[in-house]
Amino acid sequence: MPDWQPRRLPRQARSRASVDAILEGAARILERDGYEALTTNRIATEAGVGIGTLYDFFPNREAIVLALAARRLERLADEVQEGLAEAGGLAPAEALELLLRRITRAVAADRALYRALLGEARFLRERPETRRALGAFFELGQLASERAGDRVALPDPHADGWLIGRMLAHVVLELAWLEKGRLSRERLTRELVRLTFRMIHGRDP
Amino acid sequence: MPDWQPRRLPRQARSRASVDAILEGAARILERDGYEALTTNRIATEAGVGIGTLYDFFPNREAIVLALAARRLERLADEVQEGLAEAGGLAPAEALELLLRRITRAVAADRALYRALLGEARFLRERPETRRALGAFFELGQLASERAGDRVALPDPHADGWLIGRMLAHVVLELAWLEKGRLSRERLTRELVRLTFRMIHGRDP
Amino acid sequence: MPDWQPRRLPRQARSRASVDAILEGAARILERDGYEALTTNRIATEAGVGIGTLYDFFPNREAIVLALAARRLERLADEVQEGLAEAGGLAPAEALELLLRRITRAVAADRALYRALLGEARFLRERPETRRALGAFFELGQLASERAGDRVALPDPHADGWLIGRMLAHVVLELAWLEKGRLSRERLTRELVRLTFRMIHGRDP
Amino acid sequence: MPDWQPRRLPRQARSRASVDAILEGAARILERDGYEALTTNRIATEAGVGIGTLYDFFPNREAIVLALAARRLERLADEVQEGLAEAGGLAPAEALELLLRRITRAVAADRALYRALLGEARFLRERPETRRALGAFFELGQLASERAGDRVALPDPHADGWLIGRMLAHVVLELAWLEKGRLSRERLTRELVRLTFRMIHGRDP
DNA sequence: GATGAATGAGCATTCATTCAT
DNA sequence: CATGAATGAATGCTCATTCAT
Repeated sequence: MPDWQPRRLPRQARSRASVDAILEGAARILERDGYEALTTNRIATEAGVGIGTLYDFFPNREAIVLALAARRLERLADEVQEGLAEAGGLAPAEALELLLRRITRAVAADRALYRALLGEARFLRERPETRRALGAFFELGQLASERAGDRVALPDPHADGWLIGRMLAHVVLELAWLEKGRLSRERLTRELVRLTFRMIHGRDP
Repeated sequence: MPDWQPRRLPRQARSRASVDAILEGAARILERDGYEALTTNRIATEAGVGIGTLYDFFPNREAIVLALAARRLERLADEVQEGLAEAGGLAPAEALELLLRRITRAVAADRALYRALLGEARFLRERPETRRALGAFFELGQLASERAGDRVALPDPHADGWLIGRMLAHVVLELAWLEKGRLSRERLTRELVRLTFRMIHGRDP
Repeated sequence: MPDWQPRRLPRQARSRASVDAILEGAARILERDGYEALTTNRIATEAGVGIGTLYDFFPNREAIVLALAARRLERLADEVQEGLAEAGGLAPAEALELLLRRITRAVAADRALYRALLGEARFLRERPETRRALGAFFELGQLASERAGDRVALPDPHADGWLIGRMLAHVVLELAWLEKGRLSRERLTRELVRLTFRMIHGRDP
Repeated sequence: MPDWQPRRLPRQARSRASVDAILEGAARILERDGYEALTTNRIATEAGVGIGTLYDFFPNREAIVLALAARRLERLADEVQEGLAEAGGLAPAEALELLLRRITRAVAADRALYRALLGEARFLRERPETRRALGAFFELGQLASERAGDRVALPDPHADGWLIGRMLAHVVLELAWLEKGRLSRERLTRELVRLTFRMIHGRDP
């Protein structure tokens, strides 16, 4: 199994700066030109470090993508956590709306990056870290359902949770990717909340 | 902008055979070894034609992938059409189930291909042809909704149709990709029908 | 196990010319600058072919060295064969001298090449083809011994044959490598014959 | 011409310890993984010193190999010296056997090292130090010959000494490298003594 | 219509060496 | 005296594409 761990842990300030420069350089390339353009030499140039330095910290190209994805997904997870805390006392529908809005906004801020990262780097989608991060959506569905304390329980919570989670994950990414068009993100998010509520409760809020 | 149109229209039987061989060879490679393995030389070898012949019909590698995707998506569209005809007299829920089953089955038959095609070939997802084909799901949602002749109309049919379509498209692909696991395709499809019905009608069937 | 077989067999005249150019280019570099300088790109340049062409015929750098060595060792083996035939009716000492002279001359003609090939390309020495070719010297010793039809048989023919073969192989390479100096190749070859005869027969010719 | 002298003479105890660590680290790597694995960074790591320290004492990689070889060959020379002293009163054949055994044993103790050092580091074989050390074998032959005080003098002592020395040097290395096989080192050494005696005296002991 | 030998820009990666600390 | 982060020239190799036959 190839080694995808970072090679050297950046302890000193100088090192941390290099790692940062590399990851942010990679992010810029992904955002600007997509996954195909992400070559190691270009990352080094963009980051303003020598190609050797890059290999001091990462054992191969994949490791860089992985580390970048980890960073961004962590940021996303934080956003969700904050949202959950904030949604504490709200009614189900409002809580759901709050969360979806937060997530959509967070993804939209890095839209080009997510598109490249999740849309093209196939190996990423197969890494446990990524699956876990996307799995947050799954729990999201379940959580909302539980919170609801609803009579009309979902008949098959496991299967339904999986389906709702997957659908939300994908559609939120699509929402974030959406170019400005006839359908405003605003409007779609509002309707998505309604549809999700319908899936969970079998009725309108 | 690069030329992505087929180069020469295959009029004669011999030509058509070559084009066929190329596309089906490409499909076999995708299914067996994924998008990364799809090199032009390998396609030519697999198809049993010279690499030069390949470039007689297609201006570049992308054009081949595009043509293959078009073929398969067309086949999928046919499946949907047939399904719609067949679903003519059925009750809304049953009609929906019939359609989703048909589509899932069709995608599953070519799962490795769809995975490679839609999961990895970025440029494909941005081609109008592909978007249109995936848009079928959008119409699917709308259609079902209209057919239902339901009182509880969707409040924002355009936005709701878009959302439902996207969610169905993605989740059906995921369903088709699903390895055998705890959640059977059977069970998930059943629940997906319920969730979709809930989204459209705001109630259980 | 890596593939060290030629990739494509050169059938057409053009191909054969390319393979020839590559091998002779590699030989020139080895002779001029040694094994370290033998990079794939330099071989291609020296041979006047594109780097891609080189990889059309050989799967990797080692395969080129191997093929070159095979060519040269084959030539050497031919020389030995001819020598053996020619030595048919001669007395043992004269036969031995004839052979050693032939071999020394043949190796000397490609001295720089042999030096690089056998002295530096470690993996070569471990290939069965090479071991077999060098083993010719082993048989040479044994053969001479048998031909002698001598009373004073070697007490441990197997061990003695091995030792004599190894010693001859190495010292003939050294002879061929020898710069012009106080000890002429002529004179050393003459004495080598005497020493070898002594080893085999325990007496002077 | 590049500088192959040590950079700084280690005068203080601390320095000497570093130089020692570097050379013995290099030896361990050669024994364990061969010449290709001997990179400067690995040597530093294995020696437990910083890469900078390594370059404080040696101007380049070659210098390290050279210094290591010098150390080991010196050790070998000592072994020969001791042997010569010890062989003082013995009969020629026994003296020769004693020496060859000593040398073979000494080389065998560091076989992996000698294999890497002499078999792969081309530049080493061209250094005067190395040639001189290997030349010991040359003197060995001459010495034995002189000691023998034999009637049947070698007709061309200079040439014969050179040849015998070269042959012994190479075959002893081969003997030391020999994997356990059908031909035991024991047996081969015994026969080598006989063959050498034959070369020198033209008769069996 | 068809072929396949040939091309070379470009890729991921290594490693001897320097130099600011 | 010692360090190790940083460097970048150089390597082996791939693959989309061309063009003479």
